[in-house]
Amino acid sequence: MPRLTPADASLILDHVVGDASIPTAAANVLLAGLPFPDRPTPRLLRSLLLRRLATDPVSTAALDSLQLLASLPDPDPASPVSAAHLAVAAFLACSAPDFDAAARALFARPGGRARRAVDDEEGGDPALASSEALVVADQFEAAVGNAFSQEVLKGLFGDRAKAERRVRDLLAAEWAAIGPSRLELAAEQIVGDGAVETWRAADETVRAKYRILGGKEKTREILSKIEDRISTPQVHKVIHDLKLSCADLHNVVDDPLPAAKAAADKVLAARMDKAVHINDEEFNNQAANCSIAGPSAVNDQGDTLRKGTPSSLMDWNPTAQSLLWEDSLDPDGSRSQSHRPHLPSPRRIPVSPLQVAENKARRRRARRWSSVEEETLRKGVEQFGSSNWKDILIHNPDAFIGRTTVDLKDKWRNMMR
DNA sequence: GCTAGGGTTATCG
DNA sequence: CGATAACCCTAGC
Repeated sequence: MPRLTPADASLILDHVVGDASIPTAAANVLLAGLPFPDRPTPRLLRSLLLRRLATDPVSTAALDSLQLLASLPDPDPASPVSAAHLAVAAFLACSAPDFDAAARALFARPGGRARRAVDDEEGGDPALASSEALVVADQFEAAVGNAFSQEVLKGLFGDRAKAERRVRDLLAAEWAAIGPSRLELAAEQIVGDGAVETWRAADETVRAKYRILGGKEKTREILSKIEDRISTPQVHKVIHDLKLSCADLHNVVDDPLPAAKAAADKVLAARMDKAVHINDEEFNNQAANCSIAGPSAVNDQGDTLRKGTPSSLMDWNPTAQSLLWEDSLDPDGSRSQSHRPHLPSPRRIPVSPLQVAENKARRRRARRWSSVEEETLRKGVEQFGSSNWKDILIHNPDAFIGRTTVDLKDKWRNMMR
């Protein structure tokens, strides 16, 4: 099996990892097994960050995840990412052993980490910046060295459960807004509302692929919609005009078809009479010349030759002629116009050559057995024995396509020779 | 209905 | 043209 390309792996990861109902443990197995795409989709990155946040919601790493989340394209304006980011940063400052150091590192100007993210003047991220965030950053900056302010802030932001709740709210909102995967979008184009336009723009090769993806019912439904859309008033007018011009043509020209058909029937009837007559003659000649009928007819001919009778079959019966009703070709590939001699055969005696051609099924074209078929047959015989061709066949429907139990038996016989 | 075995036909060297 | 493989026919269970 060919190895999965990074592009295909990207589609799978985008679809599966971005599905909130897939447990993170399962998503991690996929991530470990598939090549990670060079350019992951925003949906994949978003879902990875959300999964990381779910396992570790209020830490420095969570702050990283939130900042990355805010930097992804197409942010949800209603997303609580800003509030969550602030809640985590504030909790980290409040829970640190050294409030002053932590508050400075996070909120002091210039360069405090959370300050840089929420303050426009520090080049803040629009998705994280807000007037509320700026007020809180200022409060933390002012609280450095101020025990009273620190106690107030700890009361407001020092609760881990509260900070985690903020992050969880964010997770729920982001998962809800994560949108369809690339595969879902593609499926929507092929079998969803946009299907008619997609199918109409596709050539037959591409449509063949769509048929497999969409299934029989859906394909029929879409194609019928395409037909409907083609039936515009202009199309109806063209059809109407064509019918009118046909009627005009019939008025001035006699339709030659009925006369041609009658002539053909007449010729056919005459040929049938002649063929039956010839068969009767053949039968009578045989009855007179051959004492034995059956598969030994060829040998009978040999006997007649030895007895000094005419050396050619046409000599043997100078009045005999054969008609070729089947699509037989001469060895040089051209359709024979001559009357070919043929041996008297008991099968031909009582019936019309036409009936023979119609009733006898055409022999199947010989198809070589593949090594896979041979191997499957070997294993089948090993498993079921060499008298259970039906079992071997029905247990290997994929290997023995177009083979019958008799074919299996014959092939085994050949293999054992 | 299934299998075994003989017969027929096509293909290949 | 003979050998062989693939396929066909049919008796017997």
